[in-house]
Amino acid sequence: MPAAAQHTGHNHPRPRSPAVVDDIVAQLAARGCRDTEPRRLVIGAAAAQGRPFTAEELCAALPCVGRATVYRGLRLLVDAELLCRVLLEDGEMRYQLSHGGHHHHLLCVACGVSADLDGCDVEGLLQDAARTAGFQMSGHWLEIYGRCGACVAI
Amino acid sequence: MPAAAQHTGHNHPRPRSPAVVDDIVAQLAARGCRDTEPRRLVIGAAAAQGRPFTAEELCAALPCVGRATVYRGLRLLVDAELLCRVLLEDGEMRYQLSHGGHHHHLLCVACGVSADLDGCDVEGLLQDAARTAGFQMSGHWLEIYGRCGACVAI
DNA sequence: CGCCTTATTGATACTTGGTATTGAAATCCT
DNA sequence: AGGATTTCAATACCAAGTATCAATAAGGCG
Repeated sequence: MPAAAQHTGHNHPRPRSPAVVDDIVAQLAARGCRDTEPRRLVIGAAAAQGRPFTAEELCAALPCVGRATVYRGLRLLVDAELLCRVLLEDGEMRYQLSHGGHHHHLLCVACGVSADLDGCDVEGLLQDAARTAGFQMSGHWLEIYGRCGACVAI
Repeated sequence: MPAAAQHTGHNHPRPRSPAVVDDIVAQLAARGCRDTEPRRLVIGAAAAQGRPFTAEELCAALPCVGRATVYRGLRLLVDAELLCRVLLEDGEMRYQLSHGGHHHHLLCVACGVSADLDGCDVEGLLQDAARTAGFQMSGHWLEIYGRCGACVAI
């Protein structure tokens, strides 16, 4: 069986990739983007990453897809807010599939995994602090670094 | 009067650049770094920027200093924690001279100026939110975007 | 004060990450 | 099925940053 056997039919065997890919392809279609094989491969590979990844990593994981196609696919996903950028502590920028909506990342410095943090009202606090400084806040960027539960246990 | 008249004597005329440069050079000297003319030029140019800048902008502002020297100088300052990285909303990374110590930036999306925000206890809030998610926080990165007082007034 | 060790410089070549171009192929609509 | 249009892939290209290395300059020490 070839490595990239992405059967599009039933969704029994693997609840992961295929369903997610179909979903994202559908959302892109709603934006007028076509459903193509290379694009599905890019999305599938992005979904298969267990942690934030770089564009080059995806290129390496998809030797059968052109570099430019990978980059275009990622940009498309970022524009559609289905892929979010993740800033590592050393300034490196990576990507991570997202369910959309504003949220922050809990980035494990040990294993590299990213978890989403929602239900945190930093907004309000920052809003107040900024206003006190005579600043009208319109947005922010926040990443949190540390050790995830699994890595703390070790 | 030539543009780069950096008299090192009295500190009456311009309280800005020269004193700052001397101070930084002294701090670098404490780390075993030599006091050289190109390095002073890099520091002076960095201090003269009114807003976060890129390495290339400094290179352009210092045609008499080699590219590599500018990059080396910036890295030195970052290592000494005298220069901090500033992340713009679109993901671009810039630099900004810093007084050291942990702080966050209020970045004006209109004029590009950066102000420091201190006296804000996001730390505690984030610490709690992270702990609730079973995460042991060790650090964070936060940038705040909006309009500075001057730009709001306009 | 001048020599000697060593850090530093700058020109250039190189690496890396990402974008523009362009002919060819695939997709969707009817 | 036909045909306009998107999308693809290969390549060339560009920008940002780093490595190399001979020449130079700082600063310590006799």
